[in-house]
Amino acid sequence: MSEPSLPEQIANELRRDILRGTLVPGAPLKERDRALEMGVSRTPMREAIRILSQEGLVVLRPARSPLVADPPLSDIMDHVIVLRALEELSGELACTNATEEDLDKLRAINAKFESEFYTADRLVSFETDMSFHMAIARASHNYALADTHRSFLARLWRARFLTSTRRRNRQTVLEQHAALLDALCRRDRAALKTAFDAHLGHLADDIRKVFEKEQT
Amino acid sequence: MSEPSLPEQIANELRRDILRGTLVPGAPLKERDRALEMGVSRTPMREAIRILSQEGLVVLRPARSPLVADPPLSDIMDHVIVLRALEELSGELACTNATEEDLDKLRAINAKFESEFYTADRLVSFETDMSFHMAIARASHNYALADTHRSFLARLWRARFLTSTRRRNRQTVLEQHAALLDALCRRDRAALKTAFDAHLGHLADDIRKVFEKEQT
DNA sequence: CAATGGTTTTTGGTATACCAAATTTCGAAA
DNA sequence: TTTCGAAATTTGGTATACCAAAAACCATTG
Repeated sequence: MSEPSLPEQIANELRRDILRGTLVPGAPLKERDRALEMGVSRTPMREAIRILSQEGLVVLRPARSPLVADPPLSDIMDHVIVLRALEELSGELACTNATEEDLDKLRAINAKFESEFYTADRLVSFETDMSFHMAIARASHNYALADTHRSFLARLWRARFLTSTRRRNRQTVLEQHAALLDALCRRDRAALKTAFDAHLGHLADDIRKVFEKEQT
Repeated sequence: MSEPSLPEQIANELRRDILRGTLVPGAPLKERDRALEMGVSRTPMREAIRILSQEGLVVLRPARSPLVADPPLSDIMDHVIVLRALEELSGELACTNATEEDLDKLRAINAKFESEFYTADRLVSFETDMSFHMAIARASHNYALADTHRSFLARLWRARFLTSTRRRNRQTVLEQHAALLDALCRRDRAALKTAFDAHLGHLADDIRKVFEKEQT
C-alpha cells in the first residue's frame, strides 16, 4: 500500500477544511501562511492548491491569492448535467462489462451505506455514498470515464454535502441506490438510465433548495 | 489580452515536441535537463509537466522521471467513447443554447478549415479542426462541459494527429464537418447526433488502422 | 474631509540549495 | 566469467532565498 504523497496529504486536509466549512467560500488561501501553519514549505503547499483547483474547490488567480471556490448555482447545475451524462454512459457500459466481483463490491458498499445510515456522521456516510457511485463507474471498465466521473463527483462534493443535511434526503438516496444496484444486477440498461435520471434529478432539486435557503 | 504564464508557455512547447514526435512516447522527461535546456528553472518546468500529465500526454511516476505517454489502443478507444458522449451532449445543448454569434463563429472556422485544406501543413490544419470541435462545445454554453471536452480532445491529440496523414481521411473530415454545421444551424438534434456518431466512428476506425500499421 | 500619489508591506512567481530515494557503476568474490 | 553488493551518481521532492507585481498604508494636497 503506497502512502499518499505530501502534496496529496495537504490537499486532503485542505479539502476537509473546505467541506466542513472551516475555510469559507471566497476566503483567500495564502500559501505562505497555510504552509507555515501546517509545518510544510510552500512548494508542496502550492502543489496541493493546484490539486484542489483541478477539483474545482479553489480558483486560481494570476499573481493573487487563490480563493476557496464559491460557484454560482448555474455552474453547479452545469456540472450536474455533465455528471448525468457520464453516469448514464457508465451504467450502459457497466451493464455489459461488469463482472460478478464488481457487483459483489457494489453490494458490499451498499450494505455498508445502509448500516451506516443511522449511526455515522455526515462526512463518513457521505464518503460511502461517493464510493458507491465511483464503483459503478469503475464497473464500466473504462478508466478514462471512471477518472472523469470521479473528478465531477469531487467538484460537486461540497454541493452534495450541503444537501445531505436532512435525514429525509438521505432516506431517498438509500432507495435510489437500491434501485441502481438492482437495475445493474439485472443488466437492465433502460431501468438503470431511469434510476440515474431520478437520482440526479433529485440531486438537482435539492441543490436548488439549499441555494434558495442560503439566499438570506 | 493576458499572456500565458511561464509554465503554460513551457507546456505548450513540450506539447508541440510530443505531438511532432521530437519527444517519442516512452521517453523520460528529466526535469532538470529540460529546464536547463529551455533556460528556465525547475519550478515552472515541474508545473508544466503537471499540466501535460493532466492532459494525459505524460505520465507521472512517484520518485521517478515522468514519461512521455504511450497509451495502448484500448485506452485510446475508451477516450473516444467518452468523447462521443461529451460531443453528443454538447450538440444537444448547443441546439437550444447556441446564439447566432456562436453559429457565425463556427461558419468562419469551417471556412478557414476548407481554405487551409490544400495549403496548410498538418499541424495548422489540425489545430483548426480542433477549434471547430471546441467551438461547438462552447456553443453549449456549459463551461464545465466545454472544459472537459477540451481535455479529451487534447488527450486524443496525438492519436488524431497520426490519423490525419492521409489526404483521403481529411476529405472525409471536411464533409463531416459540413454535416455537423448544417445540423446545428437547423437545430436538428437527431441529425447532429447522427453526424457525431459518423464522425467519431470514422475516427475510431482510422485510429485502429494506424495502430495495426504501426504494429511492425 | 476626500482624493491622490508615492512608499512600505504583503504575496505569488521563480531560482537555487539541500536531501533522500532510486539508479547506475564498478569492483570483489564465487 | 558471472553475480552480488557497496559506493558514487543521478534525479525527483522539499525547503529556502530572491524578485517583481499587487495591495495596503499613509501623508500630502486640493
